[in-house]
Amino acid sequence: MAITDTSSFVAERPSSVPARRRPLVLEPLHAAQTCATCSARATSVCNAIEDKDLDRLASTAVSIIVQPGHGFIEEGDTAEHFFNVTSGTVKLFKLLPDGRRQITGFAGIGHFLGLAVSTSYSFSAEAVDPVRICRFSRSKLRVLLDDFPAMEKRLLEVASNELVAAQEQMLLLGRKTARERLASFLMARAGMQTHCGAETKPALREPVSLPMTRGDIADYLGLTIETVSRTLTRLKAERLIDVPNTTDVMLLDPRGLQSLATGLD
Amino acid sequence: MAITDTSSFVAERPSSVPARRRPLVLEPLHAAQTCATCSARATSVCNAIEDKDLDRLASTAVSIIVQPGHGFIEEGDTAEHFFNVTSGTVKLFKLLPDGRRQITGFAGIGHFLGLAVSTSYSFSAEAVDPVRICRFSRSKLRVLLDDFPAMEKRLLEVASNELVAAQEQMLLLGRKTARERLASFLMARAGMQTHCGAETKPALREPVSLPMTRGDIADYLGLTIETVSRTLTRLKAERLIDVPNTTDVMLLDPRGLQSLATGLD
DNA sequence: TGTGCGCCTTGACGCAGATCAAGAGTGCAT
DNA sequence: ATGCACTCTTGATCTGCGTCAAGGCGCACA
Repeated sequence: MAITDTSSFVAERPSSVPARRRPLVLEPLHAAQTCATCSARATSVCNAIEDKDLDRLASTAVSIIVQPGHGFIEEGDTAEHFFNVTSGTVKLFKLLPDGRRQITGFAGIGHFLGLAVSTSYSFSAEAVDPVRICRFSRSKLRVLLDDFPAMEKRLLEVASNELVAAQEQMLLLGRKTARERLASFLMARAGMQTHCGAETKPALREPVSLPMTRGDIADYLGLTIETVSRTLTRLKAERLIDVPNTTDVMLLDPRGLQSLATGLD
Repeated sequence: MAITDTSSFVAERPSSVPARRRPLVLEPLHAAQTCATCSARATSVCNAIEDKDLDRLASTAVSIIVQPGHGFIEEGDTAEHFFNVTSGTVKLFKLLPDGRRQITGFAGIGHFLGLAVSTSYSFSAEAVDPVRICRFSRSKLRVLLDDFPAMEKRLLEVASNELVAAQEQMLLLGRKTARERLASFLMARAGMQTHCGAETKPALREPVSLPMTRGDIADYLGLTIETVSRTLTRLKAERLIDVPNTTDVMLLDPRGLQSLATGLD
């Protein structure tokens, strides 16, 4: 039940060039915490494990906090752990040698990371805002999976869903215009918030929250910072959205945004 | 052992606008054929099933031939089947309402299709050249999976690998130049041929085979036909490749292509 | 209450790749 | 062998987005 495996951590450098050296180190959490009370359980793969077996799951997990701008998965490193995001937002990305970056996804609460068959990670991961993650050793989880085939099934479901999302993103990156990309992004975020978030209300007068920077959005959508910024101001001028501040966007015309996102117009 | 489930088929229209109405219909194969002799077994998920259990697998499968330009999965249709490519090449794609197309992948021998949790397909599939596929009913396969957890594990492996490939493709679509995209494509094709094909030889004086059209390549790489063509002639002029004919490419300088593909230069 | 540092926005300009247009193979059917 | 249909190549021109540059805003820290 108690958290074990409190092995030491190496501090990761923020990916943004040698800058922003915030609090700096990952902090293993020793506080008493169980999978039973985990805020992410409802939406994560862990919901495949029944209550009575949760102790075994908890005994393989370590809870960790990562500060904004700090990475905890480095592409190419040997993959020794799986991760489960329990709060906050993580950006997943790949880099080219000259620094060009593609963010392949933003992982929020309940997201499972590290699903590679390979022995090394195929992407890097970095906290967007203060993030709490749950870490499993690969070898331990593999044993656990043999005992809980339901969890393996859940993992296949998760992987399949991510594959669908990845294909949608390929369509966006390969064939959509900048406006369509932004509209798609905003609508996807809105959908995510209503489905996974605390909110389950129908009408969303709630703003869409964008914890990541314009640079992150640009690298996710295959654009530049400037184009993201210009496109947002244009969507605002067209009364499709309002941008009260950098991190919030109100969807004034969801219908219009949706048809933009799907390539109509 | 014999093939069952020879239910009737609806002819699919080629996705290229109302043109090219070749032989037209899918042909269920009634010929005696077993999973044991399947040419794709070595590379497909089916290798998770032991010889003694192959009869059960075969009894849920139907072998089908699809002619070039004909589709057998339509995005949005209810997903009743899984497919396994046993020969030929299939293109997987998504469309925008105005006809813009993104090919999300080319599936060759051993590839497994239809891994969606959803009740409907999230992409369309169409034969590039004459294709032989093996069809499973979803419901039957699900039952079978419960009896063969090894196959479920293989599926998770496959899905994970595809996820890695999808992320690599996002990097390509979002951040690489036209030359880098073509170089990446050619190197990936070459690697695929040596790994999955009959060839296992070290040096590849063998040409890279491109069964798909320039239009398909363009829609896969997020470019236009013209840019694909121009870029290939430029790579040829730079002595990186030779293009003896439309469907073959010789890699004259694999090293150079590789560094181009990875963004060096 | 400054002032320094990220981050964001906005403008001017440039370019990679798209679009438009015109042939040049190539293969099949008659 | 002729014509048609299709794909591919090549050239000329256009343009959406990238690049370069300047300035504003908010926030942390002195």
